[in-house]
Order: sequence, then C-alpha cells, then structure tokens
Amino acid sequence: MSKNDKITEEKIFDAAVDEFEEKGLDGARMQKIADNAGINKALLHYYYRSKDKLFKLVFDRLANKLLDRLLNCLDNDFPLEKKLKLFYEEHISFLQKHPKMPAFIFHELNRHPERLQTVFNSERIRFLREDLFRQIDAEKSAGKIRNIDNFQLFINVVALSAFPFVARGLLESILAMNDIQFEDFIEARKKDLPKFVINSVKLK
Amino acid sequence: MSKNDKITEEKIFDAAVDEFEEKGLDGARMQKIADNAGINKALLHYYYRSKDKLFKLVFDRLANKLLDRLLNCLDNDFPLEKKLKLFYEEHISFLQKHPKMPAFIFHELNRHPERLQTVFNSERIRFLREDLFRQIDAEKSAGKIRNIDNFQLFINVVALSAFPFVARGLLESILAMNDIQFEDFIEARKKDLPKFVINSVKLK
DNA sequence: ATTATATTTAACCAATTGGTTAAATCAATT
DNA sequence: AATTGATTTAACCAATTGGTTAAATATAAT
Repeated sequence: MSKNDKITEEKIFDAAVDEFEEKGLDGARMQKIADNAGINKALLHYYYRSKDKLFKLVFDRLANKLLDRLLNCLDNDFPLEKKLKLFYEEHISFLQKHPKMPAFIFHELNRHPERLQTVFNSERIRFLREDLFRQIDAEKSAGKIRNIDNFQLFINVVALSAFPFVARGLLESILAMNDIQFEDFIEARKKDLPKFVINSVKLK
Repeated sequence: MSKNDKITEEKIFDAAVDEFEEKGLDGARMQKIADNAGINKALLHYYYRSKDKLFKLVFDRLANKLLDRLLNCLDNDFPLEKKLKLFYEEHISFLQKHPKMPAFIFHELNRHPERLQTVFNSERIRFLREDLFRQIDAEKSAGKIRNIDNFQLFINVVALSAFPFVARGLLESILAMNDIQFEDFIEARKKDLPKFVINSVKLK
C-alpha cells in the first residue's frame, strides 16, 4: 500500500506547506493541517512525528526550491544583459506561482537564523557566485558596465524582484491595489526590471 | 504618581516592542514582556488589558513611525536627484536604528491585511503621492528622465532600501556576512543607491 | 481467509498561555 | 497617621494545543 501511502503523505505535506506559508511556525496549527489534508490528527502524527519535524521538512523543501530556482536562473553563459532578462522572466514567473514563499522564508530565517545549515550546500552557491562575479568583473574591464560593488549589485537585482511579494500587504493597502492590479503590476516588472538594472549599470 | 505611571507604562511598551518585533504576534509571550519590563504579569495586564490591545498599540505606533519617516524623507521641494540622495540618507539611517521594523510590519500586514485601516490616514499619503508623481511627470516632460511607470519607480526605490533588512537572515548566511559586514554593507548603500536609481532613469 | 497496514474514532494528557483575583506590601500625598 | 494608588505575590482558571493511546474498522496483499 505504499502508493496510497505516498498520496496521503503528500496530501499532508501540501496542507502543511499552505498552513506554514500562511501563518508561520508559531501561528500554524496541527489540527488545521490535518483538516486541510482531509485526515485526522492521529494520522498526521503517524506520518510526521511532530510539528517541529514537519516544519523542518517544509522549510527545507521550500528554501531549497527558492534558492535552487534563483541559482538556476543565473546558471548560463549568456552576457549580463541577456542573463538579466532571463533571470527576471523566470524568477518572477516562479514567484507568481509561489507568492508567499519569500515572506515565509525570510520571516522564519530571521526568527531562527541557524536553520540555514541544512539548506545551503554552499559549494554550488560559492561556485555560482564566483562565476557570476567573474563575469561582472570582465564586463567592467571591457568598459561595458560601470564600476559597482558586486554584492551590492546582486542584492539590488534580487531586491527588485522579491520585495513586492514580501510587501504585498502594504501595496494592496497603501497603494489601494486589488489582486488583479497586483498581478498586472508584477507582470510588468518582468520587462521593466531588466531595463531598470541595465540602464543603471551599462556604460554608453 | 502619574509620573511613575508614565515611566512604567513606557517601560512595558518598550519591552512589548522588542518582543513583538522579534517574534511577531503569534510568537510573543506576555510573560516575556513582563520579565523584560522588570514587572510582573498582573501589572502588565493592569496597564494594558490584553495581548491583543497591547499588540495593536505597538503595531500602530511602529507602522506610523515607519510610514511617517518614509513620507517625511520625500516631503520637500528639491529636484528628483537631490530628493533621492536625501531619501536614502535619511531613510536608511532610520532603518539602521530600527532594523527589525520592516520585517515585523510586513509580516503582520500579510497575516492580517485589515489592520491597515487605523494606520494610514490616507489623505497625507494621497497628497504626497500626487505631488511626487507630478514632479516625476514634470521631469519626464522636460526630458530629464526616461519614461517609466511611476508606481514601478516608487516601489523600486523603496525595495532597494528596505529589502536588505527583511532579508538580513539570508544575507548573513548565504553570503556569510557577520553583523559588522552587514552594517558596512548597509552604510555603503546610502551613497550607492541614489546613483543606482539616478543612472537608471536619467537621460543624458 | 488471513495477515498486515492504513485510517478513524474518541478519549485523554501534560504543558503552555492569556488572563483573573484577592490579599499583602510599598510609596507617596494629604 | 491615614489614605490612596502602584506593585508584588501567588494561587488559580479556562482554553488551546501538541501529542499519545488503544481499540475499532477499513483496505489491500498474501
């Protein structure tokens, strides 16, 4: 019956993702997860022993997914300009499918900074970062882009795509956006952001 | 004895700010607030009736403070370029003093979007936004900056200053930053960000 | 049919937590 | 000295919540 097993296991996991993403570790309730998965609390603990274990699995999966996707979008040999276009196109598309992920990850990360260890098998990160920074340095030397700190540039690039999802609550109230307007706003950024960054760093 | 009253009241409030900022509404504990304020639970409830009431006061105060400061930094008659420089200088200085505020506000806002009503006496926001957008439009017409959507530009500007504070946990692990490096990183942005934005929008 | 596992039911437990209460104590006012 | 309000002490309560247990039932595999 391991097929049915998998189904139930995933059903629970998906419900857990929803609950944790929406309310965080502190606000999430095991009973709610069981309800949303269409099973009962006994079975929930039968599959995932404790709230903490379940949370760790969810957090690790999501953090890996987010980071992996982010790195994949940058893992190619295109010149910076095309790389940026591809990055925003793919990365924002991903975030559109998982709009609550960034806020969830950041919040839990700030609450429990140690929780990173598991997630980041830092070799790939380091390699990719070195590759990227080497490419940026090369374009600087070639006089194609202005001199800007690599870290700063990298954070700027990510900030521009991730921030609106973290600040969604603010956008929808302070700027009185509804859900559709928010989606349009995000959609437009796929084309706007590459321009924004390229204009900023490119030497003419 | 209303002088002593005020002192105790503020002592409690400050302790509540710390606890709520760090753990959020769900993770915060009344007992911890009492401990950190150096008083007991009975007195805590004697001053602030319930956790919910205390939280609302804290949230409103912080949200207003953040928004107010943000708006103040933009409330002047300087041309866009100087306005940007001033904005980042002042706004980032403010965030350095309250590094946990953005993450706290955004998280609680996403959890309880309705909580905005109290905070934003939207008249000032609307006026300031109209002023700002009028100024941007004027600079566009004068051929000083390129055509870019006002909303998008505004969010980009704020994203660049606020994001690192929200993503601090990530920065300190994925990029292996320690606290001092983080502070240096932030400090540098006061000068870098105006350049970054201006380069992006200015027509030469 | 038997076995083994998955699932439900339902009661239960211990710990945590927000909140209350009443009496005692302390400090300043009058 | 008497009064008033601030503060502590300490016990207590009810609700929530994570987690367990044991028996019953359903479901598939052998």
